[in-house]
Amino acid sequence: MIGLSATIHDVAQRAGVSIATVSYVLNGGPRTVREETRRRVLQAVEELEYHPNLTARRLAARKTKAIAVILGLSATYVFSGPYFSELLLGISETTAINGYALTLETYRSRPKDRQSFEFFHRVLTDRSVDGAILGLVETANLTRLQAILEGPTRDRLAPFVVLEPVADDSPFNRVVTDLEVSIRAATLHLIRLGHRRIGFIGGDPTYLSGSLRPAYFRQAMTECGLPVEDELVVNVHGTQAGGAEAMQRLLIKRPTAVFAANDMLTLGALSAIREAGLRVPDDIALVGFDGRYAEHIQPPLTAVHIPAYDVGRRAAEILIDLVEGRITQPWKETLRSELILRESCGRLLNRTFSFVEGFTGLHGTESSAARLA
Amino acid sequence: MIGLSATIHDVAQRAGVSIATVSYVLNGGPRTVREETRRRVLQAVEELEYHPNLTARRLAARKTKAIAVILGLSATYVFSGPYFSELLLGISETTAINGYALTLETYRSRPKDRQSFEFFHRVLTDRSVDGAILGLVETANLTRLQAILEGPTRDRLAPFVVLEPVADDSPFNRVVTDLEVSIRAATLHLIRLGHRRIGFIGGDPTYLSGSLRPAYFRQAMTECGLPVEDELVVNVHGTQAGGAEAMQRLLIKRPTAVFAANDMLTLGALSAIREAGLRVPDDIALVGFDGRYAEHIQPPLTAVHIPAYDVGRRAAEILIDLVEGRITQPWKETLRSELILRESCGRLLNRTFSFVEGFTGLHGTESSAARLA
DNA sequence: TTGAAAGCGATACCAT
DNA sequence: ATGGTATCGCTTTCAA
Repeated sequence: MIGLSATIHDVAQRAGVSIATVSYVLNGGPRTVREETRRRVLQAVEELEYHPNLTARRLAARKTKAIAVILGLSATYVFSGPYFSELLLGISETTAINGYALTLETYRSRPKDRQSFEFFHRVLTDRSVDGAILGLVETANLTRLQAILEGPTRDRLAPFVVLEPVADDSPFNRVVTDLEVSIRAATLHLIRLGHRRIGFIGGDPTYLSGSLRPAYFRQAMTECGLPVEDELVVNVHGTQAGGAEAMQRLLIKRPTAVFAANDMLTLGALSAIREAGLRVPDDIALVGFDGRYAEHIQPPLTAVHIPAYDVGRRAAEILIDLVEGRITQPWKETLRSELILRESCGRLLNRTFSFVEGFTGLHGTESSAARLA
Repeated sequence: MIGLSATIHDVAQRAGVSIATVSYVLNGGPRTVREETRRRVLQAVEELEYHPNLTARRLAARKTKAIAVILGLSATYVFSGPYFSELLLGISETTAINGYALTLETYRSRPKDRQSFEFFHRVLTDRSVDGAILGLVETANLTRLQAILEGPTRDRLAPFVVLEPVADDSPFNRVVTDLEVSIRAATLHLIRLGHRRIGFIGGDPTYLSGSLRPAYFRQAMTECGLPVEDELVVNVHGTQAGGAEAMQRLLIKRPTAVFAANDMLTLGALSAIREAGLRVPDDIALVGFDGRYAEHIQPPLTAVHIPAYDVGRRAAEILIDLVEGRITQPWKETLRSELILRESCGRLLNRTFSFVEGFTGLHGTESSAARLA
């Protein structure tokens, strides 16, 4: 229980002014206050150890100066890898710089819980924040959100930025990375090293990224005139356990290389390979997604690096710009990812391979790879 | 900008009742409402797509159903390791289960920012949350907080739980782990393996844990009758960079083993050893603190494991109990840590070594170690 | 069983 | 330059 503390009335009384004056002094405007009065008010504030009630302030001001991060998967999943920590870091530094509070809403998909759509929807409508960043939104929920955005009650929803790879012509504000490019590059890298039977471990396809990443992979293979064996493309729960399970299945078919579509899947795949008594890259090549550990594990992993910090930072910046009316919806942004070559594909390279303009396919890869060799 | 949405008045009008009735229906009490009336209200809610304004509700109810996590070091540091992700996971699942919102406050120590004490103090006084969990509090700030807790304005501060190893007779609510025990065990483990010149890398001594961990180490050495060379005990910024720097310094003195006092320090120490062209454990033994990666890196690390998830969970549970008046301050809790034996000390063990009652020092270690061999 | 109205603690408009 | 007061959207007491 919090005890009684001074209110704006107490301060006003002690300083012998009205509460309006106190408010103006404390907010530095919009009205200007005589210096002498100002000092009396500030002294009263000091003596009473007055701290404005943020809730009252939010109600009166009709804005909260807070944003929410809403993650649609259970927190257990969300925090299991370094990706979301970095994302959160980018978001939290940005909100701090701009004077916004940050609330964290994670959805637990236990039986007794609300439907996940209600979960998103509540945060977007209860006015506890000025806007939100939505991550890990199932495609079905994106569809429902889109329907609202295209309907008449659109602006009863707080503005929000999604971190899912929604279409360019959708009504969402969006921040993503160019995984189409880097997944293609990684695939071409494997092909160039001589691999033809390549396995792909994708995440949960109820999410857009779960369905798009394998598609990007297939596309790259097809582009090079290589067939894709359906049994070599698997989708599992995007966790370490999922990655291990998927790899066990793949090992039966014995591809010469495997590509895992996120950081935790990669770790899981690696441990399954080890448990099967195989070695990377001698027995099987592995390309993954990169967490901060990629260079510490054995062997150092060739992996796609997602600039999670920047994704978070930009999402927050865009959201705040939206909230404060500096930009208008829908706003789309795509950041660059990169493939970092280490040792898990049988090469001893450790260089960064950036996707600059002009890199468009096998041809580009060949020259880049040549440059690295 | 959020558009106009229905308020409780709109609902009341449409249902032909007073706002009080609407409120009681929505909150399921404390007053009971006739079933027929209830249904009319719920229908109006449905038709108007009414969502209560959380800010107004908080102001009127004089409680926010929200708690804050306040971390006293810059977010960059905080999220650089897996420790705080897990901590946050434990906290967020607990708040979700109990219907509390979670806000995340991270202090950025840039020149223009508030003093860090003001930062803590503001959150504890602005009534935006019902309580807070404080981590990474500098000892100087703990002292100032303690002064308030022991003074007359104590209950103008929201209740809070600290994650620092404050004394048992201090007025704080506290959740920590028994690092005195596990640091001792790790030290004894090294001694038992024959090491005598052991280095210790501690973190920033402006934090209690930065000063206590080296002290626990020294104590364990002394207990075994071993001298501690002062140059072998160093304190650095508790990051990966700090760990590397410390290890470089230590390598000049060439201890046969090194103990690093947190997860990031451990990684940094490891990379410095590598860069010096040395190998673990052949050239130098390493004991560290354990992140989720400890088993994936090479060699798998013998390390102290802190149950970060449980620390977070218990801190949140205790805080909520405090807020809801089920327990009274000060409340202290100490969770168990454990030493996990892997390969970085020159053994091929990979067993868990729990600190159960009866384990009290070298004698216990000897029998346990014997059991493991 | 329900309504009217008094807060909650601020912001900001309308006066003077 | 300042005071008075309506208002924000709820919860809850007091009456009926």
